Amino acid sequence: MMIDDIDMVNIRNIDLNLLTVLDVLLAERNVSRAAERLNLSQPAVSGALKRLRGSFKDPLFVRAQQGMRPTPFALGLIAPLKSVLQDIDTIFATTEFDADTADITFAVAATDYAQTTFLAPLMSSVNRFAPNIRFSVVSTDGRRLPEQLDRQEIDFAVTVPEMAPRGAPYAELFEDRYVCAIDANHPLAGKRLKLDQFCKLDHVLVTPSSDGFFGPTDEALAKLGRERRVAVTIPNFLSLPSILRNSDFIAVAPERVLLPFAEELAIFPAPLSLSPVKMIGVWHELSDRSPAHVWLRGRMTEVATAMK
DNA sequence: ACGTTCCTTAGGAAGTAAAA
DNA sequence: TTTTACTTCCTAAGGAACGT
Repeated sequence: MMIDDIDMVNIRNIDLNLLTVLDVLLAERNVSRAAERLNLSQPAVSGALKRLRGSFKDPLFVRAQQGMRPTPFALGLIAPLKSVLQDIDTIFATTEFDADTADITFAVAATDYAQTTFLAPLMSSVNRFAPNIRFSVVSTDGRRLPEQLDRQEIDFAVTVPEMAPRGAPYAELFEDRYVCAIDANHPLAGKRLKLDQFCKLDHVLVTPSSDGFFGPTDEALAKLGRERRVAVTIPNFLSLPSILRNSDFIAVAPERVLLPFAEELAIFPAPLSLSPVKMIGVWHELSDRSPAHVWLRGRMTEVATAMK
């Protein structure tokens, strides 16, 4: 066996394809059949075997009556070879994303507003493409958000730009405008509400953080030198329709969260100009290139586009 | 003796990496 | 950027082992 005329190959430069060839050769014990399985010509596999012989400094196979007989050294390589090829498969499996089989959980921080308006259609879309993906949704606290992202406790958050940690990658998702809602049977329902009347009513304010009775509406009013009385603050939108129903309360809230209740509530524009709510998706820089995240962000963009 | 099977070698094409 | 060297593939042909 001519193995001494082959340049010694630096083991670090070994072509990993050679290991695949060796693996198939050990299984087939026949160069022609191995070539067929590898989609190579028979001489190509013969050449690969020659290079393997040079790398291992062992004949690896000797010709036998039927095909090739592995040397004891080659037989000893079977187990470690299987193991290392398995590891290589794993490495590549985790760097690719296959929606059909992906079995992962995304942890998402979102307010109930973001949950009903955006996460609901997103989950339905994701579930169609990737039935094994799960979502773990947690409520957001703006103050904890940077820390949660940093510790990878959450994969992304759906929130307003003000809450996003500085420098974190994000994508604009959708906008919503503020409208007023009042009980459909209220005397002022359906009327064009004047600012004076608006300020005299008792207001319900939805604010995730219990930091007082001051929200964006109060800010806008203050700029006009006006103010209103916030009678109730609640931490989420779930109970808002119930509170407004059969009461004299009024609320200013994003339109998308109110529209499902258009029968019981009168929904109309606010008598003052309010900047719209901008919702964004935020994630950590470390996740930026993760194939699963990239895939999910693709679905997020689709859902957001459909909402426009 | 001859055909079949199957591995090796020879020589050229194509692609890539290093050197000029 | 061009030239050179190297690698690995291919097809074609050679050769050993074996059965008829």
